[in-house]
Amino acid sequence: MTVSVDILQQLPLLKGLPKLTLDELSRQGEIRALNKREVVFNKGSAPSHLMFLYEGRLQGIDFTVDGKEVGCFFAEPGDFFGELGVMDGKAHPETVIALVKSTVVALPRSSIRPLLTAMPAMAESLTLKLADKLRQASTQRRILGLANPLQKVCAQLWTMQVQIPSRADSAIIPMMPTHQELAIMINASRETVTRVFQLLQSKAVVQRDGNDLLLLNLQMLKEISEGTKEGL
Amino acid sequence: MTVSVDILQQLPLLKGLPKLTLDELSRQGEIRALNKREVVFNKGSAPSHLMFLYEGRLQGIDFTVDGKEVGCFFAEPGDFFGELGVMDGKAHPETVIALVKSTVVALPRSSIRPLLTAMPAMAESLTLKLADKLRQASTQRRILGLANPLQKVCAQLWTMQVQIPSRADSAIIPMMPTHQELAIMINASRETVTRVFQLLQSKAVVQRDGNDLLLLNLQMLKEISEGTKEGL
DNA sequence: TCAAAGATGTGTCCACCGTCACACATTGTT
DNA sequence: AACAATGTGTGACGGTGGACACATCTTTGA
Repeated sequence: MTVSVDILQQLPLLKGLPKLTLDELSRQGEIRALNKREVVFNKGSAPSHLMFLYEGRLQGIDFTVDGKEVGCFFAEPGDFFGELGVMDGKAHPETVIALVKSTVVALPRSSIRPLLTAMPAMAESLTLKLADKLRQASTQRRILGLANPLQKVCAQLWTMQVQIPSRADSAIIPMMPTHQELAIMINASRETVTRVFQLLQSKAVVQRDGNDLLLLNLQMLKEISEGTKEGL
Repeated sequence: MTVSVDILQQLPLLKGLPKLTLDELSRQGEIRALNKREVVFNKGSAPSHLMFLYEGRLQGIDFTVDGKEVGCFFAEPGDFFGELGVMDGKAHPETVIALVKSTVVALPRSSIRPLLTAMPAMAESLTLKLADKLRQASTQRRILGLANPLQKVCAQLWTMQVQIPSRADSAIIPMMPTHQELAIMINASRETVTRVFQLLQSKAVVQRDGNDLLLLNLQMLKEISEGTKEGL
């Protein structure tokens, strides 16, 4: 029922808070260990805490009324989440689960909520985070509007790439999601994604490497996602 | 090159600002009249001002790389927009155009940006607005994941309904968008939307009324959007 | 070490929706 | 009133991706 101040200080959002406030939060905070696949909170539940991922990896999932999964985002260590509910007091819009064994820190809404707008530094972090999420949503919406799955997959991979210093024309996607997960993100079927991957691999555009995916030909990836590169 | 303090005070976001600050903003602000279909700012342009809609109606539009329109939101008088770019300094993610003759107020980013996080009341409004936009994006994403266009249209109409006091089982959608616009929102073709409307009208679920759309049977609308109500 | 669970690969089938084409209706402009 | 511009209605057609079924391949956990 307590989180060490030391841990709180490692969370970017809380950087620069006065010692006294940290002490207070430390007393009210909780730390929670999660096994793989365990649910952090469910869609529709009341937002009682602002959560921080301390270690591990989380995934947010949304569902349509008839139970189909749609969309999802990932959280990395240091990220906070569940902030939507904390801000507006409405139910969480998505379910969050642990992809691997993880540790999260939870601060009660009643304690943290007033600080979020009262402390300019926190307001700054928070709005930038929300702005970033909105831009991601916009990008995702654009991908969903693409005509064929080949384009969608390439556009999605493009957004997930991480630059690699050594070579300019290649990149990497660490912790590559499964075909099924990718399919959910771009609103396609698992089989279709698999087929697209077969094609991309045969053209040496991408290549699996354990948990990662190597993007061997960024140029072509971009061209395909933009609908240039005909006849494939 | 000046906006009256009187007008600024009518904008919800600026409520409660000190007289001195309002005077300052008043001097630096600009007011701009727009004709129907005129562009307020283009996607990709640098965010120089935070904008407020004073009167009229605006629409935000996004495009895929190959020029297809996707997604769009509407702004009503009193709303501010262009806040994403103002916050993170990156280019505007979408184009905003006037649907009808409109008037907007523009405050330079350099003046308003510091206030947005420094003044708790403004930070509050801003984050709530961003949170609301994120929830809308989430809802929209869910709609896009639905199986068939009939469901999509009904779900979309459901989100646009405005309660009407008189009758409980009906509602209204004022300023109903065209089939084409609706089609863009739900990622379908114009013809498909037209056909769905024919069906809904024949079943007396909806009914046109000039610029508005009457939702005669909310119950059924909901059932269809949820995939219940088979055999249609 | 070996099963069980999970992820990926591939073929077949066909409903469905996008596209095209054009008629008709409505609105706004001179 | 005449016309253009915009929005809506409808048929025909063909490609495409989703659904299903099953065969590997890989990872996980006891």
